[in-house]
Amino acid sequence: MHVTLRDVCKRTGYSTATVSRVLNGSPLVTEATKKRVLAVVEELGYQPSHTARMLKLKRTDMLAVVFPPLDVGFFTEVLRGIDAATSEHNYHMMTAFSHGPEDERKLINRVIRERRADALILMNLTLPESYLRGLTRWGLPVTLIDRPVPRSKMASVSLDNRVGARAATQHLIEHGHKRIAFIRGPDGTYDADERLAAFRATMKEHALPVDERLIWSGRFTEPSGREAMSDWLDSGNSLPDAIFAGNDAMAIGALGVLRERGIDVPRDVALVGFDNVESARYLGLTTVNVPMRDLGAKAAQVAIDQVTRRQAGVTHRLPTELVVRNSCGGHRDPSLTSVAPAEERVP
Amino acid sequence: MHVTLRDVCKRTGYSTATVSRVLNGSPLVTEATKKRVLAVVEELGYQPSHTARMLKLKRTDMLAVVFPPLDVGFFTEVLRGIDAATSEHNYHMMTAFSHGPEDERKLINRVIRERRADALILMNLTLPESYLRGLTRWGLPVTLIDRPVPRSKMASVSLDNRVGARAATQHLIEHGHKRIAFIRGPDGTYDADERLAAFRATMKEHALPVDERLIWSGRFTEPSGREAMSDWLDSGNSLPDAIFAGNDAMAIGALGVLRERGIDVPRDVALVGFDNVESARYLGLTTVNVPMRDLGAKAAQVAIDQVTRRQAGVTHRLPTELVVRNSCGGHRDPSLTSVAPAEERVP
DNA sequence: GTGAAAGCGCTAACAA
DNA sequence: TTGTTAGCGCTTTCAC
Repeated sequence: MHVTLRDVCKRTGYSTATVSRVLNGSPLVTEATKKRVLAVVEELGYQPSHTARMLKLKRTDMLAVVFPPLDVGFFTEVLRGIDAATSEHNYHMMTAFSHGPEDERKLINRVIRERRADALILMNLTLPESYLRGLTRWGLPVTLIDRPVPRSKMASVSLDNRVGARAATQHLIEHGHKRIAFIRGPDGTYDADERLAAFRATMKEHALPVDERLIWSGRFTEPSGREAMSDWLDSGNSLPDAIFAGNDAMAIGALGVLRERGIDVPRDVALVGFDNVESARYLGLTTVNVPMRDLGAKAAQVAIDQVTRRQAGVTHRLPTELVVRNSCGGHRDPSLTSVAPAEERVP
Repeated sequence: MHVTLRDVCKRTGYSTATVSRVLNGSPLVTEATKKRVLAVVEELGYQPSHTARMLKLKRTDMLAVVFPPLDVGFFTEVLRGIDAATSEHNYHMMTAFSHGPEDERKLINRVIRERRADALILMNLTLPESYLRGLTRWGLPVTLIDRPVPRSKMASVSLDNRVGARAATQHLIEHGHKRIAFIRGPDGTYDADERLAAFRATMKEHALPVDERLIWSGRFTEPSGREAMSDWLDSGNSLPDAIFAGNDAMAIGALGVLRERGIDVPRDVALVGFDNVESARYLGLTTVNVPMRDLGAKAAQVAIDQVTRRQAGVTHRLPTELVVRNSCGGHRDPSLTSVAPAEERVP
């Protein structure tokens, strides 16, 4: 079971009042008692129950935010997916954006220790697998979006990166490209690794060599795509036949550099991305579609199942598929050059 | 004060157990008692406290979602802003997307009646002002994003639409455009009304007539922008000198139609939007910047102030400003035609 | 300075 | 079928 105020009392010999005072920084306690209590709190790993405080204090320390159904974007899509599934089951979602890895752990810890939620959904984090594995021991069901953790209680909803990356690579090869560069995502990221691995495998299948100098590193961000591209060009290297960017953001970054230097896509070099973000459509970027909303919906579904049906460790893998536009040459469908219509998203 | 289970007991004469049973749909109660209890529940407007149930049931019915700092999009930006402010004050946010107006009320009601949050932030809703005014009587502080409600306790963080729309119109006029079309947002929407009003005013200032047939209606969505544009062209009307779309989504919709028909922007017609969404950058769309993240941060700040400092009805108006790209002709800065770099967003 | 005890609003085991 | 009662884990008077 988990540690309560009473446990701290028993261990210290103090009353709930005193312990509570220490915890709330009341000036009415001796420095000595304070020390003693805090030590035990630390020792026991005690964390006040947010729920109980809420009941007592008649506060929630929570803001509810209601949004209308409009707009897009990767996270918005995932959020919508989660939202759809949660509301269907009368659950609610509490959202937090981490501002970096340190922050990430702090956020997760708070949710877990204060028992603010029944389950935790984590997305595309930079946290090491060892840390993630440690999370399960708190008894809070964890669902990972974008990364399965083998042989653990954690559920996951990830992508079939291999199929998509394979299709993209093959597409490039079929268009006659042989010398293909790959902009990879951050080291150790599941998606980044998978995509690169599939790229290598597919090249091999077609008996094409992979020039290691053509494996450029990036961070899944647009600027990192720019950097990779301009670094290559600045070093006086010759353009490859094609570039496969690990995600659309980096593809867009590279595209920016190419355009600035008067290099035409797809005439001078072919380009494919991954994700199928909204802007990819406007830019006519051939890419691999990622079912963002489904990713969210499935994750929520799985998370709720973990809570209500106590089923753990379910692993889902969602399909990805190539979306051919016109950044790889070949059939230049004129309707693709223009801004294609989007589906309506309003009630 | 607010109604509790005990109040229902007193009024009906039943015990807490019985009332609780009725509320939880237990089969162990007579149809008659059930009727009686439910009637009083209705009469008193009783709603169980989510917090109390949480404490008792050791559940929260809530999912926490942690996101890494990546990606953009209007809502994501606003969310990030809210998130930044909430986490700074040790608050948390619970997010919900409404799936239309009916849903909107249901969501809001739940948050209020179940006291799941200390404050409510509402964004750009389609709800009538009368309903919004009614919300304040529950005692839950409400902060509106995008629409001030005069003479009410509601706080608001909205945009200076007038300044932005004025600048955009002026920009168009300065480029020699006289016959300017305006694609308006949904009827009765604050932003839509303000932008149109400023457009009219600015035209008047410059002694330019506004052709009412050139005020096209839209719904702030891309497809509605497409419709407006193609309806006009299909009717055999001549192209105006310029088009001012009430937001970027509609501008992008219109742009799609124009491109498909071989009409060049800005050569054949100028175009400006409003919002400065990400894709506007890629498309070289001149638009009006909206400080999305600030909108969220300010709203959260205000909401928290309402809770902690009990200050009500604060009204903030955030500035908007013209972002000149190349969809209006004039100085065609080559760096604008290409994909401009974005700021890095990763830790 | 510290403790005993009374709740916050609800659910559920146990009695009646 | 309904009522009594004991908590859930915490904060906070009010005594000592």
